[in-house]
Amino acid sequence: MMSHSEAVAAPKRGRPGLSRQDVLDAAVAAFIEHGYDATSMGMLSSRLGLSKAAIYHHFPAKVELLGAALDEALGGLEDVLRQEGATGGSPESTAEQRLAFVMRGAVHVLVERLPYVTLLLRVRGNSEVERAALARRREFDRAVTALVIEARDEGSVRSDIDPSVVTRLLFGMINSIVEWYRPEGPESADQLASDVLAVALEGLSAT
Amino acid sequence: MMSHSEAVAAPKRGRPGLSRQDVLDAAVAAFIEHGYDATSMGMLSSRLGLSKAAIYHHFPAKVELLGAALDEALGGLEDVLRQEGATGGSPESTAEQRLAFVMRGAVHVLVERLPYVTLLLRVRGNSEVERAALARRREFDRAVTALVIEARDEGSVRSDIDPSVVTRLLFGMINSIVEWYRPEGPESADQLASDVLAVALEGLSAT
DNA sequence: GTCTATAAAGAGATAGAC
DNA sequence: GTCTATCTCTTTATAGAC
Repeated sequence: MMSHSEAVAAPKRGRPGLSRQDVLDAAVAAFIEHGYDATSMGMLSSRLGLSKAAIYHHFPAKVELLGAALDEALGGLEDVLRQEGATGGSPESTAEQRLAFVMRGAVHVLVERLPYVTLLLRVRGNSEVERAALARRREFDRAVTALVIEARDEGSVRSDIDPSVVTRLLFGMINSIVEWYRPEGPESADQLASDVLAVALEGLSAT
Repeated sequence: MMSHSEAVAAPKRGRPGLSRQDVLDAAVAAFIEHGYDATSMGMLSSRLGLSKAAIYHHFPAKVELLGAALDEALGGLEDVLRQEGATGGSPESTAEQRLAFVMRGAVHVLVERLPYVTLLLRVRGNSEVERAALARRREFDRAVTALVIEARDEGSVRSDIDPSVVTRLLFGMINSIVEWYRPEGPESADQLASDVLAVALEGLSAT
């Protein structure tokens, strides 16, 4: 979980100093509220109770805050694809099972890293950092589409609709969770993941 | 469709002047690319080949450009709810039919007013104009949720998942279309609407 | 690790000529 | 209907003291 080898981690004792993580979390919250570009270093410094200059001690530039946040989100999603349930570790697994595993995993990442993924989903490619993030996201989508094609060839996913349209609608539904899900609400991540899988696979018509 | 009573409409003949609509369309395209806040009047003037000052002849403030665009999107969606297919004009109609009508109508509005709706879906409430738009959007959502509840009570929509979660997932799927649909592509709006209805109602599992 | 002060550029908007 | 010029405020980032 620690992205640096050197110990920049905990707030030094006896000092009012904020940790790198404190700064990042406040920045991500502000980026979500106002958008990355519309968030000024001045707004961040007010929220943190620090001067603007102090923020530059933790991150060398505004864009590095965005980069760190996007990396958190993308790392989580890419990890899902690397897990056994997604790669077909047990040779008996069907593509449908692997697809369901990835969907469920994506919902969990989305909920557990909600602010980071929220930010990721708003990126439009207006800087190098954003374009790099979009490229990684496209790679994730490509892998899921491949899984949908496998499941269709296997006969478990409907074949009357283009697999990439299916993938996009599927993840459109999953990704939209960031717009309304709040962890403190009544629904757990597991319950939410089950609801999403049920609606996506069986539809919302009564059986 | 015309929001002013006086004729500010067509580009005056014999003048290089751009119409209000030309300016709005360029602005909306820029807002989508870079985000509203990150789009400067200078960027707009470059794209239009006009000076910054000239833009203020067409719109008195930057925020009015946003307001006009959001109104286009919201008006389209609200119109769907007012049509007979949505209100249950023929007394024989079921809630399921009315819900399907609204879904299909929403997809059409989304495709036909793609840039405006795209902008609407990115609004976060950071100004009075944005908060007013969000309020109208919430009212639309409320009406659809009511329709989902009716359909559930009627027995046509599954009752094991909370109606507002169903509505959110449903419109999460529909709204995500703005992220990838391009009118010049192979799929017509009608075909797209049918695909969305099929996936949403029947799910993506093979029957 | 945080501060004040400041530099240099760009923002939204207006005045007034043509 | 569009221009140039300008006002005032805010932006990201840096320098250097403590």
